[in-house]
Formats: sequence, C-alpha cells, structure tokens
Amino acid sequence: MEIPIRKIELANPLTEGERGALRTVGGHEVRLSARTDIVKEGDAPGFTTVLLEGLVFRHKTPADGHRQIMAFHVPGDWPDLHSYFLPRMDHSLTAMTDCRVAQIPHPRLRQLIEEHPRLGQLLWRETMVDSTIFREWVVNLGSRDAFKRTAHLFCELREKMVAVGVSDGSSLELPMTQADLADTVGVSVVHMNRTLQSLRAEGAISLSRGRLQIPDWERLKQMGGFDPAYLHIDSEMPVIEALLPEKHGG
Amino acid sequence: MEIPIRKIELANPLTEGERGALRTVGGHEVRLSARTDIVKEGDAPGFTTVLLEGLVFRHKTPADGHRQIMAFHVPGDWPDLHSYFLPRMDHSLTAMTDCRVAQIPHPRLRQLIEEHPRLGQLLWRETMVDSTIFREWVVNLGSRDAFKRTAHLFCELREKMVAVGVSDGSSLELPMTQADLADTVGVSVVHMNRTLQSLRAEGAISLSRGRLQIPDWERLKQMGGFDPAYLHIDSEMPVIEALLPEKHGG
DNA sequence: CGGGGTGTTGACGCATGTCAAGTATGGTGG
DNA sequence: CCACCATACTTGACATGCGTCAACACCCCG
Repeated sequence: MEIPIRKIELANPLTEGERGALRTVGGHEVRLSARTDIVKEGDAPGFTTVLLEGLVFRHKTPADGHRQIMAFHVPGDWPDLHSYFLPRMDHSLTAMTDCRVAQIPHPRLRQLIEEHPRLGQLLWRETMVDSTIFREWVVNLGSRDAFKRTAHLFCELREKMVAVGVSDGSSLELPMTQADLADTVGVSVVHMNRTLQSLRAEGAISLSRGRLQIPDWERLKQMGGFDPAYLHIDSEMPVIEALLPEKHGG
Repeated sequence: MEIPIRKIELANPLTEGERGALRTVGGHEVRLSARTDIVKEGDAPGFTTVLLEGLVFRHKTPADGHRQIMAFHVPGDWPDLHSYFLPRMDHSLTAMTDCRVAQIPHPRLRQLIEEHPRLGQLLWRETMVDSTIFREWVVNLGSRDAFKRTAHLFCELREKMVAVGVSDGSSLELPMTQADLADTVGVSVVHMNRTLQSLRAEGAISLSRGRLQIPDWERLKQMGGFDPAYLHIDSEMPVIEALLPEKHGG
C-alpha cells in the first residue's frame, strides 16, 4: 500500500524519513465498489481514510430537506481526517466510483504525527485548504446562478484531477448522474438537465457516458468566474521549513 | 492582553503551562472601529488575529458577482489562522462592530506550537470545526429556502454567542444591516426584508436597533431545521489526552 | 433642518421548482 | 439475440420563489 504524496508534496518536499513513515504507517487497504458508504453520518470511525484510487464524495441529508453533496475527493485526499479530532461524523462519505482506500487507525496516525511533526503540519495545512474550498462553495452557492455554479464545479474538478495526475485537462472521468450534480449545485434535476444543455450549446463542455470533455478550457473558466487561487495547489508553505529534520541534524 | 481560552477549553482543559504560554505569547492588542478591514483579499499578513471582543466577518467579492459573506466570528475565534500555512488571503476579514483583537506574529505562533504541541493540536481542531461550519453553510445555501436559511443563520449565531458567554440565549447584539444579512444568505436585500417580516410575523424573532430577540428558541430551531451537532461545541477530543504534559512528567 | 444610509412597499419579470409524460440506455434472464 | 426492466435522461406546461426597479418612509447625526 503506497499512500500518494504527490499532493502533499506540492506544498513542500518530503524527506526520506517522512516518506518512509508514510509507507510503513500501516492500516489496511480496502477496495470498495461504486455507491457504497465508507463512513456514515453518526458513525465514530476509529480510523482515517486516505483515498488511493477513484472518486469519493461527502454528503448530508438534513431532516427537513434534500441531500446536499458538499465535496468531491481525488486520490491523495484524506476526506475524513477530521474524525481524528471530531469523532462523530456529521455527514457521510461515499464512493462515487470503484475505489481503493487506505484506512489508518487513529492510534497509528497519532504516532505518525508525534514522530514526524512536520507531517502533522502538512496535514493541518490540508485541513486548511479543505476549508478554503468549502468557503468557495459557499461563494458559489450564494452568489452565482445555476449556469455559473455548474461551470465553476467542473473547473474545480478539472484542476484537482490535473493536480494529482488523473486527468490531462481536456477530459475527466466523471461517472455521476445529473441527480448527483443537481444535489451538488443546489438545483432540481430538471433544471440541471437544462443547465447542462446550455453548457453544451455554448460549446463549453460535453458530457456523456461518464466522461466530461472540455474543448475550451479558457472559455469554461470564464463562464464559471473561476479563479484557481483558492485551491492553493502550488502555493508555498514557508513557515514549515524550520521543522525540516535536516535543519536540526546539520 | 488576555487571549480567551474558554472556547478552546471546551474541547479539553488547558494546563497551567499552556495557559501561561498563551498569556505571554506576545503580539499587540489592537482596537478597531466598526467596518474597518483587518486583512484584505490578496494580503499576506505576517500575523494571526485572535478576536478578543466584538464581532467580525469574512467575505469575498468575486470578479463577476456580488459580495458573499462566509463567516461570522465571536471572541475566542482565530479567524485568519490559515494565513499561517496559506500566506495569501483569498478573502477579506472585516470588523462588524468596534473590536479588540490580538495580532500574533507568525514566528511567535510557531514557537508556541513547537513548545506546546497540544496547543497546536487544539488549534488544528479549531480549524476542523471551522471547516465543519462551512460545510453546514453549503448545506444551508444549497438545500434550504431563504426563510429557513435565515432562521438557521440566527440559530448558529445564537449558539456561538452563548458558548462564549456574550449572549444569554434570549437576545443577541447583531448590529448588521439587512444588506449584510442578504449577502450572507445569498438573496437580494428586498427579499431579505420580506423574509425578516415573515420571521417576525411567525413570532420567531424580532430584530431592531441592532438587537435580535428570540422569544421562542425551540420554534426558531425548528424553523431553521437547526441541529447544533455540527458546531461541536461540547464534543470531546479524546486522542489528545496522551499529549498532556502531566502524562509525561508524572 | 437637511441629507445619507437604512428599511419598506408594490409592480413586474425571470430563474428555477414541480409535475407528468415521455425517450434513451444499459444490464439481465430467457 | 431478443425481451424486459430499471435507471437515467429529456421535454413541455405551469407554478412560485426570488430579483429588479422605483418610489417612499424612517431615523440617526451633523
């Protein structure tokens, strides 16, 4: 089991010791078929999940309303890391495609963080990037119409997938239904259908058989009012240098 | 300058050493008048802000759209802690009322975290709670109508204010305009005005001269479909016990 | 006493929801 | 290979939540 480090390393290169620690952190690897729950709202899982392969999403169905999807995750993400500090899940985590995940027991995670404090800080940074993305979703849902919201979502998915190397930027594997998209963007299925037709008519995308094609990336970006800064994909993390083992050891 | 620990301690009591470290962390105390920016989108502040007194909010105005308010913060919150790892601000932080804040230079923060790793973890936990709140805002904006969204917002503000002791639960000081509320809930000013009238007509609230009255808390909660679990106000943080200095020292 | 920000109201239009009836599409069993 | 079914997608007609515009009322502050 090899935990993907590509995404973490975008912020700061790992040392050999840190890579080794991740390699030997333990936990089991699990294969899941599409549409199965990994953890459910209300659960208190004793482990943290690292996505190795596939696409997963987080969602919640409030008592009074409809299901809302709140995040999609790509390989290298730790989508329920918060369960380490906030044991009770306030939403569910479900596989969108067939997936491979690593499940790291919390005690192992604690050991990892204690022995490699810089890894802890890199994960903390991941938590903050996650938070930034949710804020952008708030902006998206609160201030844009269905057309822009949908374009923006596709932009985000593309950038995240390109960053971890599962897309070349011109097309992505997106095996979700229009109902899934509707519950993400906060519109009805019927309206999502019409929104997708507009996007197609504008030549911004084509979407069929689970694959999204992006013939004109600049155009799609412009339609969604997309500014990738919030993803912090290549932003530096200056303060952590001081914790590098090399700095202490010589 | 006394950094409020009440909120942090809800998760886990602090040791005397940790309290002392917070007390002597340094940085200056600053007074701000209402409606002044603390940090702006695009800034790379060299410090982290702790709110000591007052109400602040975070917001962003995308190039193509309207201002979106994405968070309100109460005393004890660290609203721009992320600037420690993600230097470039992707949104602005502004005082809603006259405020007192502490500005802790990042190097001091690093020192604090290195010397008191458990404090670092408690702050990491705060980051996760923050993230949880943004997710709930996504649910709120994506799956509820203006009436419920507004009721839900008031519920959240009440609970946060009660938790840190600036409200008794029956009324709160909320000196924001209807335009502010509209930009939070993602509706127009006119519609917010009508929504507030409905809430008043239902007897759920009254709002005037900057004060929100909540005559029937249970009713308001029910109208907003509000479940306070996501605030994690009194949830435990079990894994951190092991880092308590007492456990090591005896 | 005047003026700017804030709150309120009505008329009207558009984005989006709901309902209902289809048409593809893909998987399964005979 | 076909018949069948369930699920997804699509379309039209209509209802409604919400936005926009414009006018006016209120209120604090100078």
